[in-house]
Parts: sequence; C-alpha cells; structure tokens
Amino acid sequence: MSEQAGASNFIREIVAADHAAGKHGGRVVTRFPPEPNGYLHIGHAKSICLNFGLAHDTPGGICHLRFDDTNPTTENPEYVQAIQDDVQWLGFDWHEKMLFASDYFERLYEFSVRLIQKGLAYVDTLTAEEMRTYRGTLTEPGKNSPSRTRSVEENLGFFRRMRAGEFADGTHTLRAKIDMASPNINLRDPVLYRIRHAAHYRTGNIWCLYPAYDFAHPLSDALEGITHSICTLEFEDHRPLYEWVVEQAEAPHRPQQIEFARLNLTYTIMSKRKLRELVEKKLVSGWDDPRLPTIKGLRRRGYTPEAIRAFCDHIGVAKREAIVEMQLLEYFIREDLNKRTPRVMAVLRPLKVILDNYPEDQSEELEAVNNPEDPSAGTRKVPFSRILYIEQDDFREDPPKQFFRLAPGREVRLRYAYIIKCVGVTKDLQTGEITELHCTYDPTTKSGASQEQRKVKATIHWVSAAHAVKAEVRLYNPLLVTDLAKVPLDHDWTTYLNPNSLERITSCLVEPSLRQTVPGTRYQFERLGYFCTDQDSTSGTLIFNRTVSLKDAWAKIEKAQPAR
RNA sequence: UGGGGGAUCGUCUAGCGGUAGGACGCCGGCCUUUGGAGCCGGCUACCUAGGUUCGAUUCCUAGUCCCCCAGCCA
Repeated sequence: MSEQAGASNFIREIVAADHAAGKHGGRVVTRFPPEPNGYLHIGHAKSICLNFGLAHDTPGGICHLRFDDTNPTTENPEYVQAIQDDVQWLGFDWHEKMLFASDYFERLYEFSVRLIQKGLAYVDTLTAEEMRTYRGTLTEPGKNSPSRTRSVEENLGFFRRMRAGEFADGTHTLRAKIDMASPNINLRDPVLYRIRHAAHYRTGNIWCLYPAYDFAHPLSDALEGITHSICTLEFEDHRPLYEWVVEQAEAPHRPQQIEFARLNLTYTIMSKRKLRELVEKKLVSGWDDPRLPTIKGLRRRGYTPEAIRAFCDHIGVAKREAIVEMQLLEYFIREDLNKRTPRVMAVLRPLKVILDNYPEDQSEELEAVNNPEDPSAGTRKVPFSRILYIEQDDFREDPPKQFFRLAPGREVRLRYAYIIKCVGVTKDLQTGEITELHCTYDPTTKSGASQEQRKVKATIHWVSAAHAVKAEVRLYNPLLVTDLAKVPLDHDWTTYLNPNSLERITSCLVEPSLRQTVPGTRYQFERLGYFCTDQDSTSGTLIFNRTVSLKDAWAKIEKAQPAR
C-alpha cells in the first residue's frame, strides 16, 4: 500500500493522543471482531480500514482479527474462511493474530465464577418471557428476580451443573447482579451465560454453556490487551456494562471502547440479516452476486481493493449517522480503473454497418492505443474489414438536437480507423426495424495517417464482423429502487428491490484480443464503462461484468431534452 | 415518555473563540480520434431562540428534529 495514512478523524486523534501520552504503555492494539455468521460487506470494510489502518499507522501498532464466535447456532467455518479471504484481499495483515473468542471459553468461565464468588452474578431460573416482564420498560424500572437472592454457594452449584449439562436450554441463565432499576436497560442484570445444547463449529460439544456478547467481548478485548475497542454507535449504551465487566471481573487490562457511525450507502442493503435473506431466498445468485455490496460481490463485479480503501479513507469516521451516495463509491472505482485498465472495443447491442466502397476481400490491422493514461501499456492491432458492427445507440435515423453520432448523411470517425458517412438505411419490411446501415469510408482519413483538418463531431467504437468474438455482458443496476431508510417498517422491504438490477445481454461482440481473457481481468470497453471477465467465463462463452459505466454526458443531455 | 447519542452545502466531511475549507454531485467553459480522462470557473451549508464575549459553527441555557436501547443475537 503506497497511499498515505487515512484522513484524520476523532478516533485517530484519541489514539494518537493516547499513544503520545504513553497510555497503555505506549501500545496501540485494535481488533476487527466479526461474528462468523455471514459474509463481509463494504460497511465492514470501513471498520477494517479503520482498525487495521490505525494499527498500521502507529509505530508498533497491531490489529487482531478476532472471531466473536460465541453463538454456536449461527456460525460456521465457511464464514470464517470467507472473512479471512476478504480481509486479506482488502490488503490487510493480522500478523499471526487470528484469534477466536471460543478459545477463551475456559477463561471466561473462570471470570464468571469469580463474579459469582464476589456476589456479582447469579443463576436465574426465570423463563425468557418472565425475564422480559421483570425487566420493566423504557420508562418503568424492572423488578428483582426471585433468584437474585440465592447464596454464593447455591449459585456456584447451579452454575457448575449448568456447565455439566444437567439443565435444558432456556431453563437457567447466569446474570450479572447490577441494578434492575437502572435507566440504562443494559444494566438491568444482563444475561452473561445461556444454555445451548448445540455443537459449536470449533469447540464441538465440550460446552453447552455459551457466554453472551456483553460478557465475552470486553473480556476477550482485555485478554488480548486491546487498547482501543472500536465499535458502532448502537453499542454506546453498552459501554457502562463493558466497563463494569472489565472492572468487576478483575480483567488484566482495561481497553477503551469508542463508537463510530456505521456506513450506509444509497440504493443498497447493508444489513447482514437482509443480505442473508436475499441469498437464502435466491433473490440473488449468492453472497458474491455482483449486485451486492459484499466484499465478494464487489470483487466479482470488478472493484479493486485500492478503490475500496480509498473510498473508506475519504468517507471519514464520525458519530453522526450518514448515508453516503453510491456515486462516491463509483467515483473511486472509476478513478482507479481509469489509470490501470487497458481499453478495448466491445459492442453491446450490435448494428450492422456495410462499407460499400471497401473491397470485399480486404482487411487490415489498425493500431490501437491500450491506455491513453499509461503510455507504457503500448498498442495492439485491431482488425478492420468491410462489414462492421457499431452500437445501436450510436445511430439515429432522426437525430435529436445535440446528437453528434451517426445519422443518415452524417459522418463520424470510427475509433482508430476511418471517417465514414451514412448513405443508406435498410429496414425490416415487417417490423420497420433498422437491420443494417450502408456507409462509405474515406480512405484518406485513416487514423494517424495525416493530421487532416477534417473534423467530425463524434468518434464511435466498432468491431469487425468477420473477426469479432461473441460474448455475454452483465449490466448491474442499483439493487433497490429507493433508500430503505425511507421505507415504512411494516412494508416487506423486498418489494423495493429493483426488478432490473441485472440485465444480461447475450449477443455482444468484442474485439478478438479478448478471446483469451481470463476471469478477473479488468478492461475499459471504450465509451461504455469498466468491465471484468466473470469467473463463469470460458474460452467458449465469454462473460463480462460491468463494474461501472463511464460518465455519460450524452445520457445526461438526452435525459434533459423534452420528449419528442 | 426513562436512558444514551447526533444535528455544518444536495451527499459525505473539516473546523477545537477570530475570513465556514475539501471531496462527490450539479452548472458553465476549455481541450479531446472515448460526449471518457484532464484542465479552468461557478453553485449551495453552520437546526431554532436566548445568553456570555470585542467577536460564537465552536462556550452556556432552553427548545426542535433524527437515531439507538425493553434478545437467553452480535
């Protein structure tokens, strides 16, 4: 990574100040703590960039990758692997510190025993429903559970038997003894342990007792010597509990919890629950569907880790909830791809063009620039012949104002080739549909041949019919037709999915240099956008994903024009 | 309604008592064999009302609006 350290923000300031003051012995240890119950998305990327970036930019800093795997019913190794892949792909290194909360189960148990011995935790026999009633409401205080007065010995006995598997799920919990009347509901004797007779993907059936987040998280942080425990805003209310646990359990270290606002993006979904719903209901092809904002989806779509990191650096870190416009993400991927991708010509919706005055048996190889942004990318040869295909959008029989492209009697330049003039239009007699164009070319206008003063208003891309390769192209549009924040809660959110989020065009033609393309390769299709070869692409069936379109000035003009 | 947070251009974000800055976006121009890229110029903001102060986006007070919390999820 050669880019500069991330832009400053309030968390960086806190960390820098702590580091300068020698707090925590001058160490900075952060952590990215996903639960392995789903795939990472760009919201996680923000957290990853923050946590790993902070560690990276602080001398001696380190960031742990810790799996918060305290709930055996939702987690599995597939997710663990996917998360590692994604963090690595994004360009970050946990330096051997890949850790698991499940590795702390025994020590966590010891901490809870200590709490019981101090009279600060008790085994409760209330059912879940009773517990809810006893908890009170936002405005009314809760009531003490009858179990709250059990003796230390009794609690210890119960807790041991819970661990031994003597009780069924839901019959007992271990609760912190704090304050049932606290205005902060998280402090009304939160559950520390629950019974789950379920196999954990790492600890198997060793445990039937699992620590809750509010207990496992602060202590895991403390055990790892985390100095700055960065999480999202919804945990602000939990901070007093976090501190209570660390303090009362007499943890070896006191991490500091700091909260920031999670990322939201317009026209997409950033909730793990909803993403899973899309995958499970098969509304998308999988976690790596290029329409999703998952890391895997963005990657398959053609996003680069550099662009995602640049985006994360630029959106900033603050406490106010924000919805970032998708255009900002698109800006960063365009900027990155503009500099690095080779240009090629591809016609998505072909319209046949016959050059009446070009000899039938002739063809030639024209030189094309691979990347005008990068001279070192060199040039390539593109075949040219009498019959070509151009984009349907590049011809209008009755051109509107400001339409500079081809029309009857008009001239345009074929990129890297000649200036042509449209002299005839052939239509299907039945449908009236334009089937082919007759044009003449001007042999004196060959690209680069002379700096003749003849100007044309447009240059369009093309492929040679005899040489072009067939391809499928997948265009992606926003997943949603609106922002979910605006959708009433009682509405089924899936009704706001964009029915046209995926457009498959199967009759595209691409220049022959793409015949040997390999999955994951990125290109700019001139005048259209950035594309990458899909993982499903084979030498027999080329498939390209559109990462993002190019900025389209004409589309904007056309949209602004009055309907004709 | 109890508690915890947050309000600055259309959207993100900076500001730390002294000219409200940047980015995206939008508008206009230049340039161009990509209506791409690049370049130049422009656009619009401190939630409200009081107070402190020579001076307030910043400090204080009172409101308003938005978000989060009543899982044995994280």
